[in-house]
Amino acid sequence: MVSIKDVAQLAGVSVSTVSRVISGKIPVSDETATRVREAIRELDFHPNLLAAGLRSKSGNLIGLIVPDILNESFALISRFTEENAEQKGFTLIVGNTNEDPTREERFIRDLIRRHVDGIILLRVSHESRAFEIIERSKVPAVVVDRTIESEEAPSVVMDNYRAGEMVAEHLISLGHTRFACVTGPMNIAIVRERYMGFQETIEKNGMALEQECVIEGDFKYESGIEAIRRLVSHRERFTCLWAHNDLMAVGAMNELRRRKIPVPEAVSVVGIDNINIARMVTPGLTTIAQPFGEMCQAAVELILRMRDGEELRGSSVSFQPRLVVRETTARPL
Amino acid sequence: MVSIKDVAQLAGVSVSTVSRVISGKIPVSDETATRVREAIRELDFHPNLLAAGLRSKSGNLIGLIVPDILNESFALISRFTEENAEQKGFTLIVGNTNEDPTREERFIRDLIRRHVDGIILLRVSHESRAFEIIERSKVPAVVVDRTIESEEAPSVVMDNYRAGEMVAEHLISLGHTRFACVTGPMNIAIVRERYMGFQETIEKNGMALEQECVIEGDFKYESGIEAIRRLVSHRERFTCLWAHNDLMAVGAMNELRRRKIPVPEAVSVVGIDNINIARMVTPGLTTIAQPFGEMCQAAVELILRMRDGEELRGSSVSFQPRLVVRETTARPL
DNA sequence: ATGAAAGCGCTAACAA
DNA sequence: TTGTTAGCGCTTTCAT
Repeated sequence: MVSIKDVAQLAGVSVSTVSRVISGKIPVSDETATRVREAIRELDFHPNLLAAGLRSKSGNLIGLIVPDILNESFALISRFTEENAEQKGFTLIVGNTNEDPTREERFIRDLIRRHVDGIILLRVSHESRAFEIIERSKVPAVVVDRTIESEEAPSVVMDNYRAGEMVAEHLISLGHTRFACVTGPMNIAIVRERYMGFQETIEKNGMALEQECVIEGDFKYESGIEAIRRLVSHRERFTCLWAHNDLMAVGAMNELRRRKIPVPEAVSVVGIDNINIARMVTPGLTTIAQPFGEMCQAAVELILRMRDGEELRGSSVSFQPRLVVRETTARPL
Repeated sequence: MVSIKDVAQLAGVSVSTVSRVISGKIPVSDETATRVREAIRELDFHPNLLAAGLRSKSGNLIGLIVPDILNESFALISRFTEENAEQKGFTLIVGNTNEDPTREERFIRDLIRRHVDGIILLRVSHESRAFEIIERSKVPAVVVDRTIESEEAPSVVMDNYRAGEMVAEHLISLGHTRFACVTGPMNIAIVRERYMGFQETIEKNGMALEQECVIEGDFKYESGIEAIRRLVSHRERFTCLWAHNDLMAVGAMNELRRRKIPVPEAVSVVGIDNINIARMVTPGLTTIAQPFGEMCQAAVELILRMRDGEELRGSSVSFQPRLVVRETTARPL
């Protein structure tokens, strides 16, 4: 392995000069800089990141903790985050916890042991011990897709209340009067916000979201199926349904079809996420798209600002949802 | 940050003794070992991985290079690989290239600069410069999901010829005689093998796979749609179709439905991959499942064996496909 | 079985 | 602007 010493020797300078040329932050005469760069090129030198990180206390690393990489939304977020991190010169390590707190802790500890420059946490639960560990290490942390309810870290979210509003407005504008909803787990703040936006908009328009028509799901495909089973077997009357993600929406659609209840003729269905499946099912699913690209960019920028000493805890960046109308929503019969 | 020095001091031993206790590979008296472990626990000490890696030349790291993390199969592979790596005490870094050779090179280089212990490459193209770089660095490398055609690295694959055979056998056993196929890009070896297994089995049974009924796709959803458009507009006659992945199979199903051609009554459809969408579409997609869990385990084990000095280039580990019968295959009318 | 000491490859403080 | 030097926190000889 060629080291900075070899470069210094070939260029006829000291190792610190080479280091200065590489970092670009300390003035070096044009002439020597050129000679050094020449030597770097010639030897195909790439600085050892372990040595650099050990000394500078920066691993050139950003960590992303996700609950489930098989979830397409999280895969998308990890892709966007990586692209933003790389653009700023950082490598991204993605830790897939599978919702296991032990794994979560292990990942965070591993990152700290590699001198990570910042950690982005995706939708961590409020029971998570993550912040205790992070706090002690003084590593900057940002939470994405979880509404801030504490002073632990700055957060980046979509305006989930507004998403609920938009769905309700869309359905109301089509003439619907009987609403149903499959929510995510109600102990998650963003779920409650989605629900509130939906419900309050319906009420603001002089109608009601009947409690019997609200089913708590778990974001999984099967829970969309189960929701329809319960709604239908209880003979609830509804002409439209909002599921708190696309997976449950597709589950609901399939169960409706199985029961010969046509979508959207008898029941309109709306999801949220705009994953690929949404355009692959027939009819195409009307849904809410989250601006993940901007959210990930914001998250990386927050990390970097914190690293530079800014105190950002308690702050929160919010982005607007976007309604994607496809074929599962129509006027009620 | 607490360091090995603090532990040594508290336990009343030298740093080398602490290091020995941690590694567990060098004999230490039970008594001192206990004292050291006590101190480690008390101080909540976690060794700095940059320092350890710099000295020992092992970053405790395995790298995985994937073409597209949004592809559910690759997300699954990254999850399995991570689980196997962690079980062996390694952290996994996933590099998502988006099929961009520049990004691929950047990731590999970054891994090497972190003293990576091995690199697993997923379905790299034969034009890739990856191996040149890896070769020079002497880092163990394994290729997954690409048939070996060179002596660059050992490979782990599913038996793709057998997959083609299994699909053909299934369709033939149902009584089909007119076959169609949407392949992946023919410059990929595994695609040609799938095709050969399919075609030769059909011929072995006294029938033919007409060239007009074979469409080259690109593994994307849209290319399944396009394949049906071409087959139907050319008035090809076929009662069943095999797509070289589930995404194209679903695209084909949707286009068939749009044209009022019932699946499986008029046309049976088979995919390959067994991604989640396969069970979410209606009717459920019959497909081939790849044993990703075992494949990832094999890949990690190969990496570790190479690291321990075994020469494995040219070798190849192969796994058997599994047919998952759902509702898109039936007897022809 | 244990300790002392060198050194992995870099950065940063200090000197010139 | 440049060079010299210390040292980041570990592992690994080499002694004992």
